[in-house]
Amino acid sequence: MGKVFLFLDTITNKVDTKGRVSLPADYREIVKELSTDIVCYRSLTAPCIEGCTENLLAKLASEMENSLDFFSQAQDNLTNLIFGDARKFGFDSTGRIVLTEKLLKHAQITDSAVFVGKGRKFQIWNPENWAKEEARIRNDALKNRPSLTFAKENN
Amino acid sequence: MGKVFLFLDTITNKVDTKGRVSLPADYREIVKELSTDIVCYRSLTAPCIEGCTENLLAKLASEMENSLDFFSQAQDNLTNLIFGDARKFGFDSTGRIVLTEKLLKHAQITDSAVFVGKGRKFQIWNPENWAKEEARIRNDALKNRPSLTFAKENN
DNA sequence: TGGTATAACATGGGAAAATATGGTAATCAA
DNA sequence: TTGATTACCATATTTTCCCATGTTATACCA
Repeated sequence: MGKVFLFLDTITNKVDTKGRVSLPADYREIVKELSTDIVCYRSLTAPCIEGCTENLLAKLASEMENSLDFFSQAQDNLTNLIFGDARKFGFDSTGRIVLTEKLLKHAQITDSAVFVGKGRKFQIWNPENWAKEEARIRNDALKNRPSLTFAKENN
Repeated sequence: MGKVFLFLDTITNKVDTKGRVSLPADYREIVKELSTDIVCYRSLTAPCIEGCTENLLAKLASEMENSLDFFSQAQDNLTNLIFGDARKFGFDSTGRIVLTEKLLKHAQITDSAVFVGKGRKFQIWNPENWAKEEARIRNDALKNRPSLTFAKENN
């Protein structure tokens, strides 16, 4: 198997008045190795920002082209939702990206942001919101261990 | 994987009295990198302008040649409509295209236009119309999360 | 093991470049 | 010539880039 790239760990960084925040060094390493870019968009299901590589999004675009026809309504809605919200975020020589007002507002982020690894994707949270979310997830996991295990191995 | 080209994000630009509007810089970058042109036509299904690269239309034309039975007669008619309606739009040194009266009228655009990325394609909307459309799509997505989730995780 | 040197990283601020947009001049067709 | 279209210039704003500094993590040596 080739080299493995996963967004891991949970890292808190400061957000300055320009919306700038350091992308964790490990994440930058993935971007460089894969010669891709980071893409971020508003999570559909949670008050957080979601990110992945542009490669992953391109893969999604290709699959949608192959599985749905050129004029389908379903494809129309999906592409608007996903690609219309997503945006590339290149980082400068010091490793920072500039988050947009739209994203910051959706995640209720002001002066501090938490990066949470999710494997192929990652999320960016307001610290307080993440603390609550993590507690909730851990609690659920204890109650539903079988289904959680199944879901985690299934990819 | 080679370099990736996707129309992303949602960007609002002004339209002046001549119909001039700046093509978002990221979109121009795609055109330059692929040495192609932007093609626009009236959307068949929504009150908006639809755009893509000339390359993509060429691909569509090729697919029709190579797999005649792949496309139904109905879709064949639709592609005729698109090719008949589509026109190339080159941008000037400052990055602006000039939208035609026909397109502007179809999309009810007057002094402001919203570019919405759709991956291989993009759309141009009247701002108010787009706000409504986006709300509708997001609402639908939340109701139909299973199919959306499947598409997003399926790679 | 403890301490120090070194490197990597995060962060604040300002300079430089890119972008959007209004206006004017040149070009072309009728 | 006249109206329309296209190309070009000017400027304000936004975004990006780069330098400087403080902080944290890592490596090295006594």
